[in-house]
Amino acid sequence: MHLVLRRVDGGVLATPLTDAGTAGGEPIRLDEPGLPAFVAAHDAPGVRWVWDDTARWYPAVLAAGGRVGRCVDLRLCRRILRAALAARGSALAAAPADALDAPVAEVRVVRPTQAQLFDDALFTASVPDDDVDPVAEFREQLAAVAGSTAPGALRLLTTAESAGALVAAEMLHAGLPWRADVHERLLEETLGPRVPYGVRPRRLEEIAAVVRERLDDPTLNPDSPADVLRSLRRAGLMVTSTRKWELQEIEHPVIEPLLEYKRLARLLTANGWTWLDDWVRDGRFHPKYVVGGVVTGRWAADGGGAMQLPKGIRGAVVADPGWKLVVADAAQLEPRVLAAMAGDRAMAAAGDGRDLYDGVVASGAVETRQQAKVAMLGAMYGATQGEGGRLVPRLVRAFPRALDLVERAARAGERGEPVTTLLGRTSPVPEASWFEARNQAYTVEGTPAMQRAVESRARSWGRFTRNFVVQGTAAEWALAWMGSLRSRLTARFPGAVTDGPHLVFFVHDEIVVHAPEEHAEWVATQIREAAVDAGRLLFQEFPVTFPLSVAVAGAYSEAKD
DNA sequence: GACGAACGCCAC
DNA sequence: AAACGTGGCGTTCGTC
Repeated sequence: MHLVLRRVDGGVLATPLTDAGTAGGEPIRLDEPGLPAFVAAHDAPGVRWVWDDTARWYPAVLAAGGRVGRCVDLRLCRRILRAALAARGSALAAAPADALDAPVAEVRVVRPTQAQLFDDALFTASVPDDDVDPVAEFREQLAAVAGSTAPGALRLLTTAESAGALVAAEMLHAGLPWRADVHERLLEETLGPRVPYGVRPRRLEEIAAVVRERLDDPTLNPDSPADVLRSLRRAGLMVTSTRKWELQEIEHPVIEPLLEYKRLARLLTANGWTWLDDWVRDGRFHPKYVVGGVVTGRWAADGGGAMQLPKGIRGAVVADPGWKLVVADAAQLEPRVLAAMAGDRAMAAAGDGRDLYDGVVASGAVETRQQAKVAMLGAMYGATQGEGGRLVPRLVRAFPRALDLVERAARAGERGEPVTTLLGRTSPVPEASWFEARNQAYTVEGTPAMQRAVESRARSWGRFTRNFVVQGTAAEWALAWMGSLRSRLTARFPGAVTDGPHLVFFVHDEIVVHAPEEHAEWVATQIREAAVDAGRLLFQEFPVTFPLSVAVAGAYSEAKD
């Protein structure tokens, strides 16, 4: 049973459809303010809410203390299906672009004034009618999946993506527990007392003075890379940039204070007082997750830099009194995913019940764990030089099936062909100029320089497609992991999201659940079982394991990497 | 003054 | 940890 929601004539129309997409009853009209109550009355295990965009419908339900079990996010599913190689013959793929293909309308987070809080009309009047008919769109999507060459995989992918949309909305709603006082203490201890924006904090000023003195450059602006580079070269240092790794190679009294300056300046600009003012309210950091925001299907975050939360400030992420954070991350997720999707039993066995890189060493392919890691990352990223480049051939001998999979993905990309993840998310192809340049380079007008440039671009695109299949399938595993966990948590705690254990953070292969202390161990078990679910959902009985490190902690920083 | 490229660092 | 994938974001600096 589906309930399709659409905004029309200043209200909401809910159209019941059967699972096959045929009419399932009389459409129901309701007012926008009545939506949360309607959802609460009609949500049930067999019900799937169909809407154009989870971010446009679900927040109001959550704000009212409600939630839904399942949904279809038409915008996200449309994007997947229109691009999918497996559904390329569908009417959906051939349809002209419409409002659902446009970038998501800017969702402005406006803090209402006290007066506006009591003015219901302000909210109801501001919601425009929907341009797209969601019933027709949903039917086209059903047909695209059913008529595809991989209906099972696409059904799983679109279901997982939609579940991800619910998780993202719920995490935005709940927020990540954030102790501003802890954060402020860290800033004061590191930078000195708070200063207004634009003023250099005391500690930074002191280090800047040391840097200027040691370079004998009293007017140096340490925040200007160009200025610093000029000054370093004037001091006789042979550097080409002011990057950290390059400076680290150099012996000079200025290097240590300069690196310290850069470290503190980064803290100030990225996660200083301004960040705290902008992003933390009422003890919560509310990052907006963008489901499928990365071309591979990974999530992105919009604002606040949630996906790059520096390790150094995770001490400010503290569970509420009586609550705990359950922090879990999947160990060596991408190589395990690669082993499974390639059906490489030797590589899967290397990771069975242990650190996968240790297993690679045990296989005799390389000598040290560090080598195993460098070689594996090199294989997935397309390393050709350095240690990675040298070690990859050893993996080819030890794990030919897995390495063949990424190699074939790279070759396809170099030819300009799309590649797909396990569940069928399909990579984009290069833009027209890529093909034009390639064709031109091999005509009579082509020069060796043009050919070199074209081949370089081809290899670059091959590295992208090589990584796409692994990173994208790992993202699918993570979606399945979170989806299963969400089901498990809601089954036992069906009330408002924040009343029971709930997801508060996600970064590619890591999740954090905020849970009442007495349920934390139960949650840890659910997270582990959800990982098993995800492995089965994607790879059935293939003998691959997805071990997690799971910690129950008071603060995020207490969980070991 | 607005805008965007370049730079550099953070995360996975 | 160089190059070898995916991103976000803040600052500086040049151009219009």
